Amino acid sequence: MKRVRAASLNPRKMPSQARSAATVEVILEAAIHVLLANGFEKMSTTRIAECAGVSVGSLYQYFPNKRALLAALVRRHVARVADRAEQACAGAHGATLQKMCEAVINAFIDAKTERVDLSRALYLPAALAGGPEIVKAQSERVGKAFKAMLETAADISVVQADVASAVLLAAIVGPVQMALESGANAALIAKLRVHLTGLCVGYLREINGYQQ
Amino acid sequence: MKRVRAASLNPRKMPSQARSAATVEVILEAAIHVLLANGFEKMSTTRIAECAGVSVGSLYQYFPNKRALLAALVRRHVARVADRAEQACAGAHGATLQKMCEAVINAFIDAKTERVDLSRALYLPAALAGGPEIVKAQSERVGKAFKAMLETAADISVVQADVASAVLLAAIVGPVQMALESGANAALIAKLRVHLTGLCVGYLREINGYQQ
DNA sequence: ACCTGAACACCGTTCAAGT
DNA sequence: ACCTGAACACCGTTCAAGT
Repeated sequence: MKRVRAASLNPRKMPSQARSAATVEVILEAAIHVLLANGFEKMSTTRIAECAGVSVGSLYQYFPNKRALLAALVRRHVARVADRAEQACAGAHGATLQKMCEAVINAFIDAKTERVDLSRALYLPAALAGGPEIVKAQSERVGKAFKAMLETAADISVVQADVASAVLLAAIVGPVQMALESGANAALIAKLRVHLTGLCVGYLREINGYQQ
Repeated sequence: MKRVRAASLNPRKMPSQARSAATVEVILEAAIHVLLANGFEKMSTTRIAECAGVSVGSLYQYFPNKRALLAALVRRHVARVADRAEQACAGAHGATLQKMCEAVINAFIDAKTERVDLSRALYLPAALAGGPEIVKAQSERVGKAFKAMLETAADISVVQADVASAVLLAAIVGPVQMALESGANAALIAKLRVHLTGLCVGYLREINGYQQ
């Protein structure tokens, strides 16, 4: 069970803040390891601490409770996905609506499928650790980037861009999660890219009265 | 904590199957009561049994484990919502695409908002008790009804109706859940109805190349 | 000053003992 | 035949005792 980092190579002394950050990192990695290896039911704080090579007491020095630990795990993952989506938005300024939607959808699906096992395994931790709030926080960030992108669209001027991006982001998560749960094979993912792009494009055109 | 049914009015004798069904019902109602009153964290099997007026041992005669109990709770709720959506599909045969989407979206939102507190409270139990599978099972049922409805549309002939309905159903859940979490005030719900209808109509037109 | 891990309260589940 | 609830293993969390 132990999966302690080789300690001998670490600097003998370290600023305590950096040491803390390193320990937090070790604990989070251990948590992921336990989650993937033993499943959520067996993911106890004791086991995580053991796997990280620290005592339970120490673990509770870095995280006030288990929920906080799970939340940190989920936040990291969601933030990574949100980063990619944000970059995609930034990169598609000035493009057509179709290209914009393709870019964002593809970035999102790519980020999610890059670590399918983790994306799937984090489903329960996310639910337990207030996932909706975490997702909401990151969604707002992506929502802004999405809105800013839409406003530069070459072939459409989107009204209600903020509501629209919030609805779209919430709508996209479900189908992607569904695909991940049911195996995430290449054919399914390819079809999903097309359909979710269609969902975005169609919706945005619809609420704008389909201006040419 | 006890919330035992008044037993004196019940028939002295009852066919054992019916008695079982009644006990299951009492336990499920108790579970809902505990969930709403004490929250998910405090929703222990002991407390549920106590509230239902049976022993823990008895509870485990009716449900093999806690997950199964939660699953039964979630299944009942999801089935109720699915019923409404199915009826809406049946009632909108032959209508325009716009009317169809309106009918289904409204039925879904109505069913969910009718018991906002329960819909919100069941979020965690659903996650823990294999919600995705339960939802998937019911979605397939609604998906068929949705597909059958679409094929009678007056103003469009939808291609890939089965994929489309699966994507749409998965897409709708997210935004609705989001609205429920953030208070579900009337103005927000009204806006949601319009936008989700737009999402359905726009998507279905888009993947059909917007045939007039 | 910081870490440790036995101890505590409580959980899900079982099963010997009752009726 | 069926119900009961003490007992068991394990969980999240704490804090007196160590270094």
